Formats: sequence, C-alpha cells, structure tokens
Amino acid sequence: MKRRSEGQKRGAAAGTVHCRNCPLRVKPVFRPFEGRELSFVEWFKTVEKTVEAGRTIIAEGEKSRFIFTILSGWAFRYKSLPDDRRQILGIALPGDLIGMQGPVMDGLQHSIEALTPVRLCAFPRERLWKLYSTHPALAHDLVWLASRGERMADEHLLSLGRRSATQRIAYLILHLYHRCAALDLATGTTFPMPLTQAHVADALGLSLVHTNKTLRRLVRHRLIEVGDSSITVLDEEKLRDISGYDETDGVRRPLI
Amino acid sequence: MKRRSEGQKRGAAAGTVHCRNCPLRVKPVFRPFEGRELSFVEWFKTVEKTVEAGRTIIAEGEKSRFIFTILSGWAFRYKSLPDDRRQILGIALPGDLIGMQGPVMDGLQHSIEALTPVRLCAFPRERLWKLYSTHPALAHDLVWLASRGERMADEHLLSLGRRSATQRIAYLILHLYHRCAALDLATGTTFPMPLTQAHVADALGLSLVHTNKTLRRLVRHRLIEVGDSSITVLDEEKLRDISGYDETDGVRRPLI
DNA sequence: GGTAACCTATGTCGTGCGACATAGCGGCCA
DNA sequence: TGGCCGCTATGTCGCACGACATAGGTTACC
Repeated sequence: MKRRSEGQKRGAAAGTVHCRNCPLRVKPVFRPFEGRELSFVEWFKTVEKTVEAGRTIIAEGEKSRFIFTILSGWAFRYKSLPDDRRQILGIALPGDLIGMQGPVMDGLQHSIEALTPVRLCAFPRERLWKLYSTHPALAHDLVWLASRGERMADEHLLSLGRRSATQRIAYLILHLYHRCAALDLATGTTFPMPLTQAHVADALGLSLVHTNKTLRRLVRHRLIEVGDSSITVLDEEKLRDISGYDETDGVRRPLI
Repeated sequence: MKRRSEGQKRGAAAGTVHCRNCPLRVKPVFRPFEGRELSFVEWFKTVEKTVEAGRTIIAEGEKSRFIFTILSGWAFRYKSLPDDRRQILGIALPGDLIGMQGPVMDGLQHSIEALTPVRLCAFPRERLWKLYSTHPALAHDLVWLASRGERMADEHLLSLGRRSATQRIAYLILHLYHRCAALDLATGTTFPMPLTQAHVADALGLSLVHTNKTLRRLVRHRLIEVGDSSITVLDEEKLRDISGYDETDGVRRPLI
C-alpha cells in the first residue's frame, strides 16, 4: 500500500504516442481494431496530456472540452458531501475512458483525480458527432464502455449495501488484482497499489481506522501481504470465499 | 407504502401503441424527435409485452433477445448474494431503457423484476446495428442513457457509502418524488410508492427493521406521510437539508 | 535539524444499526 | 370460518463499526 511519494516514475516520456503504436492496444484484453477505425481514432485524438499525482483531472460540474482515455497511471472518480466526507465511485486504470458523462449530459457530476502520474489521450467532444455519423462500430463501443461503467458501479453497490467490512476489502483487492493482471501490470500475484488506506476507506464506505484494522486482520491471517505501494495475494481461494468475488470482466473490450 | 396486491389496474389495455401516439413522448421531460427518428423507432420496436407485478422481466445471466423501454409501471434491478441477501441497484420508471447490458456485454449481470404490472416496448437486439449505422443521433442517445444510468448509480453509491439511514431514506424519497413529478405521476406532493419497506431496505443497504423505525421517525416528525401505496412529501425543505439532495435530472432526455 | 504533513498502526469507548422476538392487520384460499 | 402469508410495527439486546486519542516512521520544506 502506498506509503508516500514515489509513483511509477514514467514521468518525462517522449511526445505523443501514435495510436497505431499504442502500447495498450497490443494487449490481449482489448479487441483488435480495423485499420479504418484505427485511423479515425488517430484523428479523434488531438493531444496527449500529463497530470501529476494528486491533481484533479476533471472537477465536478466542469464541462470539459475533452474526454480522455488513460494511457498510463491510476485515477479515481469521487463525489463529496458538503461536510467533506468523500465517496470514491471507482478506480480508473489504463484503457479506461473517463469524463464521458461531461459532454453527453450537462457537465460532470463527479470529480476525477490522479492517484499516480497519469498520461491521457484527449479527444475533443466536438468530434464525437463525427464518430457517431461515420463509425457505427465505435458508437457501439462507446455504449459498451458506458455499460461496463454501470456494471462496475452495480458491483460496487452490492459491496457497499450488503457486504461486511472484511468482505468489501477482500472484494476490492481481488477486483484490482484481476484488473491489473489483465493489463499485465501484476508480477506473479503482486500488483501495484497506489491507494492509501484513506482511499480504500472512502471507496468502501468505511472509516479509516476500521479499514486499517480489517486490513491488518487479512494480513495476520496471511491472505495478503502489503508492501510499499503494492499488495500480494497469498490466498486467492480464501479471499474469493470470503468476498463472494465474481469474475465478470473476462471478455475483450474496446479501446478508444 | 404498498401494503399488498392492488397495483395500478391498467392491466388489460388495448393492443400495441404506435410510437407516434406514444403517451410518454408528449411529456416535456423527453426531447422531441424528428419524424425520421420516430419512424425508425417504430420499426425498431417489434412487439409490446406485459409483465405482471412480482414477475421477473430479465434474469441474471440471461441473454435476452430484447432490450426494453418501460411504457408504464415500475420495475427494479437487483443482484443477489449466495446467502439470499439482495441489493436493489435502481428503480426503473416509464421511459427508462432496461436490459441494455445484456446484448452489449455478454448477458445481464443483474435481474430485473416488475414492481407493478409493467408494459414494455421490446426492441430486438439484432436491429441495434441498424440503429448505429443509420441513426447516429440515436446512437448518441443510447450513450446518453447509459451515462445517465451510471450517474444514478454514482449517486446511489454516495448514499450507501456515506449517508446515515435517515439521510438515505430522505434522499430516496426525494429522488423518487422528483422522478415521478417529471413524469406527471405525482398529484401535488404525493406520489405512488409501490415499494414495500423490504424493497427500501434492500435498496439502501439497511435491515428491514431499521428501515421501518427510521421511516416512522420521518412520519412522526411530519416530514412525510405514508399512505397505502403512496407517499406525500410534507416538508421538502427539511428533507433536502437532511439528505443533501441534489437535483440533477433536470434536463430533457431522449426516449427510445 | 526542526517542524509540519502524511500515512500507518493500535487501544478504548460509544453508538447506529442488525438480529431476534412478538404482535396486529388485511387478503387469500380451502 | 379458520388458517396462512405478506406487510407493518415496536421492543430488547448485541455487535460491527465509527469516533477519539496517541504514537511512530517517512518525506518535504524552511
């Protein structure tokens, strides 16, 4: 678990990545694109953008000119209550499309913040109409990605509504582990964990203290191991039993 | 609050409603359609279907041949845990598109059940490609509706994660009240309430007993009145204060 | 090199909510 | 007409979790 500033130092990086050389697209989680689609997306993406850890990518209520897909790094979506309590709605990893609710509705109803340095492909919203009118397959992909977002929110709802603290934490760990593994970000059974315990608490609707104690219990029982900015899954079987984890993200998905 | 079998007896009804005569479309919540779109939707809709209260509309895992929009009646989406605990993910009202995750992903990851007798317009999924390829505006509308679903899930997440029992119930009541009002289903400040307290509990991640007690407290304090299958909002101001309710569903939305 | 900010850790205590029990009421069906 | 089922209601008790307090370790910044 993150202990403090480090963050995968992929900072500087070169200029812009051409979509045909996209390091994500080659991964087997993503469905292959036709050349026609690929060159459209290349036109669709106008610029690349870097956001440092801890900075806001899009603020609540903002009508961003862009939607983004994450090229590298972690981010999270959240909403705040007037008294500063915060609910983390979801974690966004490379390949995830974020900010879609902004252009399509009237401004984004949540904020998005970078957990690590984040590299983004930016798509201007005014080019969306062109996508719809010339690339029906990509339109379908947008619907697909929006549906996936809702499905992840649904699973999260099930956790918050009906699972105990231990179950929630076990579930979250497996969830992140499998998403990382699919993206090739895990080495063995250990995966990067840039979230602090405060983030975990805010994602799972728990207090920080209780999160800490529950997490420690999982460690003591040797179900997981917590490193500096990483977690190792020691007993996946038992974690599944505890949490009722349900693998659902198995299919290949579109990458825009 | 619903006490038992009654259910708005709009049962029998005639045959099929032609989209151009759709009783929903004329309501000001829905954005107007061009004739071209309208006649496409008329072709898209192949059949109408009635489901009685308490029956399942689509079951978890099912790959339904259709997606539906609700013409009349109430339904709810839910997920179950192996031990029979249930989490209600959301309430679907007339004009809502349901079952979209089924065709687009690989089978629906939640179930949908009718709360009252429900009348559905059914769209076969194999005609979706035609929608994408000939009606970009409708493709955009699908994205819009999917984003709205995610936004509602996000608000629900905030409730479950960070609000107290009282706040959750106050929020839910205002939420349903405003959605009903927008659809012209409320008379004055009273709106139909087909959910039982068990449904409310399962939606808000509470126990049935605690839901009952909390609800009673709102009634005792004269913030609401509970009738047989209806709720009257007595003090919206105070309910807003309690819950931190945030009106977000103000804009006109597409109806497919 | 002192101090502040951030994160993790652990103890004690209090409480919001869940679990269990019981009751009443109305509808349904044999 | 009697019994069962679904829903609401309310009391008692216990527990999982939150609130508060304290501490130590690490990084950043004067």
